[in-house]
Amino acid sequence: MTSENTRATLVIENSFHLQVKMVFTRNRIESILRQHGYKITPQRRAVLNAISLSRDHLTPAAIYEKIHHEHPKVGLVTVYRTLDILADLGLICEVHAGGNCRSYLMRRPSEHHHHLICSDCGAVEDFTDCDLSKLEQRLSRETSFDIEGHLLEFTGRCKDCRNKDKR
Amino acid sequence: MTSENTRATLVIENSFHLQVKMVFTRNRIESILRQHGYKITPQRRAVLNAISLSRDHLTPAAIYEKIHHEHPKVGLVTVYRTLDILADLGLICEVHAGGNCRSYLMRRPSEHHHHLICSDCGAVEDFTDCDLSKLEQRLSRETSFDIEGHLLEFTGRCKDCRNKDKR
DNA sequence: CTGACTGCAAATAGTTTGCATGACG
DNA sequence: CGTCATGCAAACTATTTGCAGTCAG
Repeated sequence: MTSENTRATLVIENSFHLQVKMVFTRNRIESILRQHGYKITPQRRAVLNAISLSRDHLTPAAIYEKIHHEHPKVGLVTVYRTLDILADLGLICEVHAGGNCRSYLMRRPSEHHHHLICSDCGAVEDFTDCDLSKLEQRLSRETSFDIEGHLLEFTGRCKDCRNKDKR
Repeated sequence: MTSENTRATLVIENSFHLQVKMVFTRNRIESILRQHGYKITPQRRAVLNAISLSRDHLTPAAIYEKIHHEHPKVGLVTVYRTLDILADLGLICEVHAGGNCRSYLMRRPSEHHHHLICSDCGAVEDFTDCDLSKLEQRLSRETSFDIEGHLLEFTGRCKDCRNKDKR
């Protein structure tokens, strides 16, 4: 938790050109929170910690679970409230997993990015380069929409789950 | 309701190359339901009718509202159950509107398609040609994922809402 | 110190389920 | 006619809110 605290750069394994990096160190995040008038509490630290250490998307409930082992006093409500704040500040983002559409939450990569979601085990990988600019321009022209952003997700089955089947 | 019933092709206005068509006439849909052993009831007709006549995405509650005027006896539960069936058969699909991630439902266009969602008024336009095959191949290669499908949504502000601002 | 934060409990919203009645085919 | 569908009420799950006590700054 001490050396962890200085750097939160993660690189997803099993990917060659795909990397996820949290530009924000935890210190940076705390600084951003402070700048916006939010206080740094143990609870918020715990939530941040849980999210930044996980490479999977997490539901509020899952985050609560994780935290509860170490900090039994943190309530689910606080997790929700913290996630709200972090999302407002753009420090985390949501994953729209298919099907039941519950909103999952994930650590925030450095920049614009997308997800590859395993429909079987729910594993998530990220990628950043999507180059939709041409499509975006065309649609913008054709629909008179002022396009601000996009959501792109691929679904499929990850290596592990495919291997599982073969057995 | 009589002439309506034979053809349910809709073309979204204000779009040039973008068209949405329901290939399925209501009769066809009813036939598909029957084929799968489902019965055609007035309630299911009402739900289908509401969805096919609306060009917007609708929440289960919204559909219930619409129907309730004409058929006060249709319950919300039935709407949910009907939507489940229609989604299972692939006759309708979900829209993952940004933000609160409530699952909205929409009439099913003829084929694979995507959404352009106005972040202001919630208007939805569809488009079909996205050509992500190259990206998909690359990702597939790089991640060993067996990619099955994708979700692509653009968000922005529609013509009307942009004009609203100018005033 | 003091306003922001927290935990609890209760309220809300959205969706699902159990069951007796009703109606499609 | 038998089976599937419906409506109601109640159960559930996910999330939000009110409030009094607590704590970071």
